[in-house]
Amino acid sequence: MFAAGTDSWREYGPSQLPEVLQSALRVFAERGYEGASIRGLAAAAGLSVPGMYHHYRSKQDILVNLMEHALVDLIARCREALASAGPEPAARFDALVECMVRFHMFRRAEAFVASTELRSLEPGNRARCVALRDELQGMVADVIEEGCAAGVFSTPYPADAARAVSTLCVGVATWYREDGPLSPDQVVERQLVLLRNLVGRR
Amino acid sequence: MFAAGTDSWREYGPSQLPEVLQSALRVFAERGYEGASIRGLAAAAGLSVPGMYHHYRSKQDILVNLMEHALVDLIARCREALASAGPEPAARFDALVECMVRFHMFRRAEAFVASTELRSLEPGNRARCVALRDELQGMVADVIEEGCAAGVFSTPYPADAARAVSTLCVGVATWYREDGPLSPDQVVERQLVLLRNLVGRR
Amino acid sequence: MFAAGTDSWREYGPSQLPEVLQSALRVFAERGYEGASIRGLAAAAGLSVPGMYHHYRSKQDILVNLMEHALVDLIARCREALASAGPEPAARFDALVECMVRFHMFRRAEAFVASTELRSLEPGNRARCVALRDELQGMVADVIEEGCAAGVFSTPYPADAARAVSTLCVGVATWYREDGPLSPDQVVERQLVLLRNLVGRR
Amino acid sequence: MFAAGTDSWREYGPSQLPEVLQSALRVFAERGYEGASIRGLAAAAGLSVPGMYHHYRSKQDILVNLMEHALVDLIARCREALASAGPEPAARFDALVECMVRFHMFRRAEAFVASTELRSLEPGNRARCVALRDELQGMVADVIEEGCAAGVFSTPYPADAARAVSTLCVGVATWYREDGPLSPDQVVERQLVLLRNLVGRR
DNA sequence: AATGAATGAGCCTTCATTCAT
DNA sequence: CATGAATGAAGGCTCATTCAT
Repeated sequence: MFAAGTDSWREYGPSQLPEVLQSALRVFAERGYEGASIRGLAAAAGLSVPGMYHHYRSKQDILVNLMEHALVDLIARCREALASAGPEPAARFDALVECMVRFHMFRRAEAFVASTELRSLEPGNRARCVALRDELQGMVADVIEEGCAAGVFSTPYPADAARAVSTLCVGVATWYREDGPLSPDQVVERQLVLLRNLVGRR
Repeated sequence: MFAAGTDSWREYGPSQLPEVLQSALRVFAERGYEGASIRGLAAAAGLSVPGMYHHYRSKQDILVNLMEHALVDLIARCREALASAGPEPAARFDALVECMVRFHMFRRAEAFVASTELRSLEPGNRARCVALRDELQGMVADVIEEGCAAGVFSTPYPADAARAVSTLCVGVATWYREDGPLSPDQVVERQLVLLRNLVGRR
Repeated sequence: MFAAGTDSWREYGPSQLPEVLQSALRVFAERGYEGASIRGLAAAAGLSVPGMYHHYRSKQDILVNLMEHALVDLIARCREALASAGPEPAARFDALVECMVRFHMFRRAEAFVASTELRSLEPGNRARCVALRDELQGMVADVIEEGCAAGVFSTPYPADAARAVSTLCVGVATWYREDGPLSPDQVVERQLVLLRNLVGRR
Repeated sequence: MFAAGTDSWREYGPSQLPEVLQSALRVFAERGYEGASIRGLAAAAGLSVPGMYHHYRSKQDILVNLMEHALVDLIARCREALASAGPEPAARFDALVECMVRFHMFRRAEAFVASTELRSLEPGNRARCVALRDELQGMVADVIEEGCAAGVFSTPYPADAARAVSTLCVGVATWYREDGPLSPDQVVERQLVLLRNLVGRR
């Protein structure tokens, strides 16, 4: 049912993020960037305020690090997922969806903040992160178009379908709870079923 | 193609919001609740700061008014849409989706703020708004379940499908632009196609 | 001995400065601009910190107001002094010196801060204040050149003499004390004697 | 025209200051003591922050070293200048003025900071530096009084003249530029002319 | 002497809010 | 409703300084 091949994109050990960023992530996820204060971030990190500035030049800098880390990690995993999926559009689609869904469950806070706080980035930083996000959306769009071209997907609106697929994968971060009723594998399965339908998989 | 019957739920004149709320809406949509200051809201409204407090007891109060107005309006429209759609689950689904999509295009800022700033509400206010939102999601879930029961929708995961439908309708507020390439009717049409597929409409 | 004519340039009632600026003046004179904190300025003014910001947009703004007030007042008095002195270069020189010396005694703190904190001004503000200062120096230079041209001053270096005259008048603010051994009139008299010599008055 | 005798007080090789103090000097001259940060001083010195504390116990310590070095050097030079000038008051005056003017040109930053930042010294340090400064002013005052006693200076206000002479010598540091229109010798010459006049040299 | 990590205190400024007029 | 004055609390950030390595 899942894509075959190398599986490192499916593995989620403990976060690689520096501890300061991990705690910042929790705070940003809970209160939003504007709602978080450096004092709060420092307290969450067990640091003093200047201690935070020793590690990061500004509050914005913390957010940027967080967001780029998340996006870069997700993109890398998606690439691996596609690579391991082989050439069949259906398998590629499944791998991509599975990869994104897993990421949005296992890196929930990263993913949530990355999708929520784009607006809080200063123009230059935003541009860089938007470019990364667009890269991701491009991967989804490409896979769907391949599928349509190959006749395995039948949706008449591949571009809109691609946006919907992205939206729903990202949305997982909004509602998924580790202690919820569904196992991660079940969530993946259900999203796959819904999204295959959405693109009109035959 | 669209649901028949009384059509007031399809009509969007200029916003009924008091002007103060309209300008507040713009500010909240642009900078977020935390990122907006009373001074900024007052300036946007062409009022003095105490003038704002003459109308609303607090910044929170402004947000609450905005959000309740949006949710109440949306719920009312959805009810009308369902009422005008008659008993057929397929027609009811289409009406509900169309109604939500239209709302998220024509009341974009309201809808965006309402979905974005739930977290900025104080507990009591949040509870009330969450209840309203749940009511909406309940309408979607009900319609989908009716459809499944009647055999017109085939998705094995009606609850997940309902969440997906909500998510995608809400998502329209994120990307729709008045001056974009698609007319509102086209957007409705496309969302309908995608979402009918998603629920496995036969 | 003193220049004749209208004498308003010689009169120094209590400072016309708003009280907030008066207290800021004391603090700046004592600790310098960088050494003064908004908290200190507010305390000296009997205000809260935001109270200061109600009156002035920034710490810099306070300094600018102070400096421009001082320079404008001094220039106006110097003009009056020259006007009341008539056409004789010697009388004009005496009037100008007397005026500047008096100002640097009776508006000691203003004058001191104005000459000391030019460097603390942001570029735009500095430019404006430097222009005012240059205007003053121009008046001194003009009077000395007139005197040289008329043969009443004999210094071979009128430009350097003008700078020296300015420097010494400004310097009065550095050492003069209200409770010192010399009366203001005595100070004026002595500076006149020294400076007439300096320019080689015949 | 210049005083005769041993000339080491006229010679200015590269500064003898330790490099750390030289760079600190530049920073203090540019931004003032309060406006300078240890980080800035360290950066200017090419040192790390703890590296600064290896050399000096505090920011204040740096300033004290700088100021004492400057004052001690200047006093020593003035003594030499007087010694080399012989017994004639006129020659002694000229030597002293020349010495001070040269110092304020060739050790511009030292002299500027020493005269500007007295106020930034803690009480004990200030007392020591003020004593040094007073020693200098005493030398000027003595020379002028000698001259008056000997009948070569005619000013009726020798004490005020002494202050003026000091002020104008110190002032040189304010306006002199290495790349200005006047050579150091020309500056000395002009100051001598002005100051001889000021004291009423016959 | 450098590097890296840390901090209490304090910086300038803005916040939401109030009240008298 | 506006204006003007005010404020406690908090905002992001930097300060001089220290210590372990």
